[in-house]
Amino acid sequence: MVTIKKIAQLTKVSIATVSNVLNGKTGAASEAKTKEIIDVARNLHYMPNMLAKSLKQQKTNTIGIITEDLTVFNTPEIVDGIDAYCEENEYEIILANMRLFKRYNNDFTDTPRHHNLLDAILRNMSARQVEGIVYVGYHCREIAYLPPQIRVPFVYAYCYPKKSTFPSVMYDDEKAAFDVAELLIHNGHRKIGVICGPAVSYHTQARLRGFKRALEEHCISIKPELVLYGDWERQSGYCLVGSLIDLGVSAVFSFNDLMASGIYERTTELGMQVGKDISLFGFDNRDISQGYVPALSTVEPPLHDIGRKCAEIILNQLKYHRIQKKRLYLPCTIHERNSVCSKTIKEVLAERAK
Amino acid sequence: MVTIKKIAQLTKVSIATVSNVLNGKTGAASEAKTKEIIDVARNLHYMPNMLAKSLKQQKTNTIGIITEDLTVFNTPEIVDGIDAYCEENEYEIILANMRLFKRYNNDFTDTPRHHNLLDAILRNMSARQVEGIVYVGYHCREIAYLPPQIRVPFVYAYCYPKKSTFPSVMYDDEKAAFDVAELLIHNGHRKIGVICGPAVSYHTQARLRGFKRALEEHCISIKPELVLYGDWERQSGYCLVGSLIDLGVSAVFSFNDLMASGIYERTTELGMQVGKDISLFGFDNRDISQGYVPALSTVEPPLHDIGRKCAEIILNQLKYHRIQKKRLYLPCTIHERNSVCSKTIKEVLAERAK
DNA sequence: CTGAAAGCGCTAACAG
DNA sequence: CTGTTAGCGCTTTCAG
Repeated sequence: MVTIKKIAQLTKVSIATVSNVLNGKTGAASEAKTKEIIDVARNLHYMPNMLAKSLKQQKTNTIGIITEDLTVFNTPEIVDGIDAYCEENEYEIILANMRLFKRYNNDFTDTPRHHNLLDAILRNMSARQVEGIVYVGYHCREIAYLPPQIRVPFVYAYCYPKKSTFPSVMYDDEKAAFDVAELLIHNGHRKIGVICGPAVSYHTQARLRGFKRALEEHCISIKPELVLYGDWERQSGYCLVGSLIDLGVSAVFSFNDLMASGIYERTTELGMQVGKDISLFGFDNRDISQGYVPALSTVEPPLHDIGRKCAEIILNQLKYHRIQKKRLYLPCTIHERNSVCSKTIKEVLAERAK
Repeated sequence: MVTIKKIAQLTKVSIATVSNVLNGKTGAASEAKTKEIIDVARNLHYMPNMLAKSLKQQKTNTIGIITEDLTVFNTPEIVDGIDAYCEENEYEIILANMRLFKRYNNDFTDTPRHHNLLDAILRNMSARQVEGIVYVGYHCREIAYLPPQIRVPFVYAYCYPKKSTFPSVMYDDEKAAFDVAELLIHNGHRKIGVICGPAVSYHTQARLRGFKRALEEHCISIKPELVLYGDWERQSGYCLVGSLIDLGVSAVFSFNDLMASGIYERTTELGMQVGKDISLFGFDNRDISQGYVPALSTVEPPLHDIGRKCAEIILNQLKYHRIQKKRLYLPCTIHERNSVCSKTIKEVLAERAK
């Protein structure tokens, strides 16, 4: 390994001078010496040792990312956003993946094992002197367990802490659902079915709030029987949509694209065409939502921006001591494709009667 | 920050003793002192500084992962595999994401910008004293640009270097395609259409090789007009399948699930049902392949295992100096679902004639 | 303009 | 059993 010491020997100056020259301090050495030092360093492929530098300067330019599960579809894009912001600001990233799905078969939320695992990761990152930590949840929910005696900026992405001692960045489920509902209403739909996720889910609750508010603002009464609860899986869309159709809805808002795919299947079986006989809206903008026939209108969560924002919060706190502890809600993007038709319920029923 | 120095002062021993005790060296101090030191350390939440430790020991227990694009669907699972293996062996991960797609709009392969970016990342990782590096491509292809003067184990995942100076881990495209073809043949199919990716693609070539070999082994002639070249996108499946149908194929092997989704669309338009009137096989096992109607039979690449294997190669070299420079091909898993029917071409044609 | 010296937090050889 | 010492590679006063 080539160090400044060796370069100092070769160029017959002190290590201090080499250090100064290599760090671009002007006037650290005569022009000739400066050139010589730089040349020798280049020829020997000198590479500064960040460990030593960081140790000395008490600064690592590194933040840690803890992902609950990197293989869950939304996580990579969030990590990508964090990474992008960090790169622009010359920060490095250490990654720790909890692999909660594979590890605990999706049955883990706030168990002792989860806590222990998290504690171990936290200790590790702390030992590696990260300057901040982003915790990336795999779905929005309240996290009861707070990191104990954390001494660096900590921010939650895609989930939020019980007490708002730490900031968190999510997206605006409520607003997105409100917008979808309005869009459906503007297209003439009055009887709109909803297939939610589980009732306990944060997403379900927030989206339902937005959805109901839109109906209220348009003086449309909300029928409880039109609000059904699935489990986010394809199958539940398939099973549940039938009763909505029986009740005569002209549009269905599925709270994710996966359940929407089940709806495509069921409607096809029933001889109905999405986008013609029934309108459909999804959520998530999964990469295949464009591949359905017809392409599914859906909501794209601002995953990349969530990541960027988290990194920004950390770095702001680090650089400018600008502290913020609030929950942030970033806006979603709505993609209108071909799964929504503008038909009133009357027209639909009339056609169905034929 | 609490250091061993402070603990040494408080417990009135030397830092060496504290270090020994905290590292579990038996007989480093009397039982009483040992207990006292451990207690004090715990109470003050002492956390060893890995920078100092690594600097001293010339060992970081860290490997670097360079991803071409973390948001491309197969990458996270590979990273997950690397991470899993590293965690089991107490190694940490530094992540650098090149973001090639977003950055260069997918027009970047082996450009000078790509090289410069890679060089910068490599220098950085080297400065951070990583002990090995995994380079994760976003699709299998030959990488012409080799990392210059790399001094640590380096392995390619999901791509391979021009000269085999470095090991690489991929999956066995050829074998997978062979198996799919055999499966189709066993189900009575004799006239099988293929929708490949671009002809220059490694995947296309390898899969085509496997496919043709299977047909040859079963003495089925290969008609060039049944082999069409798409561009991996949905649209090309949609556009190309028509001519295969016109030529009377009873099954189509689409070289990815995305193009298969276009085939679903087109066949539906033509009043044909996948899995009944025509058989279909995909590739990739994208998360939505189960969501098609009927569910798509497809090939799952061993992404997680590729990641694990890469980490294993690195750590083996590190620990046991077990060096290997070969290209490794891991086996894929075939998922038989409902998009394949067992019908001979005669039966299909007979039905179509009706 | 240049260098000596101290020290970041830790480990490890060696001496007592 | 315990402590002294040297030093990992680097930065940073401070003195010449």
